[in-house]
Amino acid sequence: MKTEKISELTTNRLSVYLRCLNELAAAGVETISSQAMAEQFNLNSAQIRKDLAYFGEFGVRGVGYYVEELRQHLMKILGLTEKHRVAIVGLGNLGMALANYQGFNQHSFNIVALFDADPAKVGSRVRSGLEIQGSENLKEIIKRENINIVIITVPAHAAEQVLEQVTEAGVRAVLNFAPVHLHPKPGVKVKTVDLTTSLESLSYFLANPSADGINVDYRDFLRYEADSNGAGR
Amino acid sequence: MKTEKISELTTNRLSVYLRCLNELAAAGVETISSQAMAEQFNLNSAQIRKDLAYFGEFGVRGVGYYVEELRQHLMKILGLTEKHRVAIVGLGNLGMALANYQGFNQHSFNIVALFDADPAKVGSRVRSGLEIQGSENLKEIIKRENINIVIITVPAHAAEQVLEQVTEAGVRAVLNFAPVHLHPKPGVKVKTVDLTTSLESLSYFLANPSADGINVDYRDFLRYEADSNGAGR
DNA sequence: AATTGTGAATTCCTTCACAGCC
DNA sequence: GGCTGTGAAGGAATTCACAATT
Repeated sequence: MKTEKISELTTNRLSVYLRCLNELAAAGVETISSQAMAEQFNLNSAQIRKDLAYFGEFGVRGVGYYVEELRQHLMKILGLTEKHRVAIVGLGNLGMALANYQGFNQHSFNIVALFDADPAKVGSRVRSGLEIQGSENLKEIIKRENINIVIITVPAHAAEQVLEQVTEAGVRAVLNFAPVHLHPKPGVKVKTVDLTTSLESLSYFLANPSADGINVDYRDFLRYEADSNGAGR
Repeated sequence: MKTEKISELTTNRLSVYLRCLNELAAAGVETISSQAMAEQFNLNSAQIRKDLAYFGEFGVRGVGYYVEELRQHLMKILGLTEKHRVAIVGLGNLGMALANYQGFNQHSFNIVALFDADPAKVGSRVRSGLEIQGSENLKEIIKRENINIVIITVPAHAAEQVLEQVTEAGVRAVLNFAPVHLHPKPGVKVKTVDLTTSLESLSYFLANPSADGINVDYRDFLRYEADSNGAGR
């Protein structure tokens, strides 16, 4: 285990490897080579080996990686053996959809609180039965409920203020859907998912078909993901 | 105007610059320097100048960039002067939210068709009045309606097949929310938004606070300090 | 024989630094 | 004086290529 700085490009890929291993494990596959995994994602096999080697020597020469063993390692490395308590702030279309979404890793990420500033929404419940709370008590509820990840789905103009409040409440990880660049304090990590930018970037490639890079693959996604995080470093 | 390859990192930033310019224009600001813009996004001013310089000499030395003029250029470069006709495939929570979302650039991106394979959903309408159609006629409707961007919000196992169908229908730009690596044909651009990966990457950060920065980067602290005492800019 | 782990080479991206212009 | 545009330098991420290991 080295003490080198791990880039976000790497952590994003680790998450993708983990998903792949989950599928392999479910299919009963016992070992996998970096080459075989690389082919699935149009990645270079050396990159996979390097990503993994940051954290230990998990492979066996001549064999590859034991699927279940590597899966456990990645879960540990990514902090997925801990349950994360997640709050969503802003229950518009997107916030509602995420509140009802079954797609997250249910074991690791539990949505345990919902907030909205609109009094008309406060008190109503989403499908899971969770009740929408007013934003007045955001800070104390976040503290009391030990929430450590906040998803921001408020309008752009309100996002920075929400970030400030949840930061004061001790939250250090934020997934931001507001189309705005946030300014996190040191030690606070913001990842922004910006749908407008994604669409506009697609638009660019439609408008410039001659441009290279038109045949993209997962690498571009991973790179974008890393790049679009606010700051915190 | 150069013929160099424009990276997706650059096109993503162009979209961010455009958003910034929209705000400046709305605020009545007439010119902006690369330095002033850079401060808003924690970017290097040379990077902004370089990104813009790929497409022309838009600035004026000693002055900066004329906001409205640069805004028009960026709209043109990003292909936003054309209206894009967008379809959403998969009207689950997320697809529904996006169908009702007002946040996209309404002038450039029009959602004009919705598809779902579930017969129970076919025929119902979203808030805008648009009707959900069955997936049987996906290809012909996409052609007939001249749809050029497709948003995929189906479950992971169905996404690749949707990509194939819309590719056959002539679509060359896809925004994919399914947590899976897709394999687009050459000339087809796929951007994937992967919420699980985003969350897991945040989880890594929480599990390894020393890795990504608490007090590691002093410059970051200084930057924050400078920002938070109303002095700068 | 197969496959890892990794230094070296390469490619790509960002930042510096300054000439050139307003 | 202030700011752009850009070649050069620097830094980061990726890929190559091979010795080491099972």
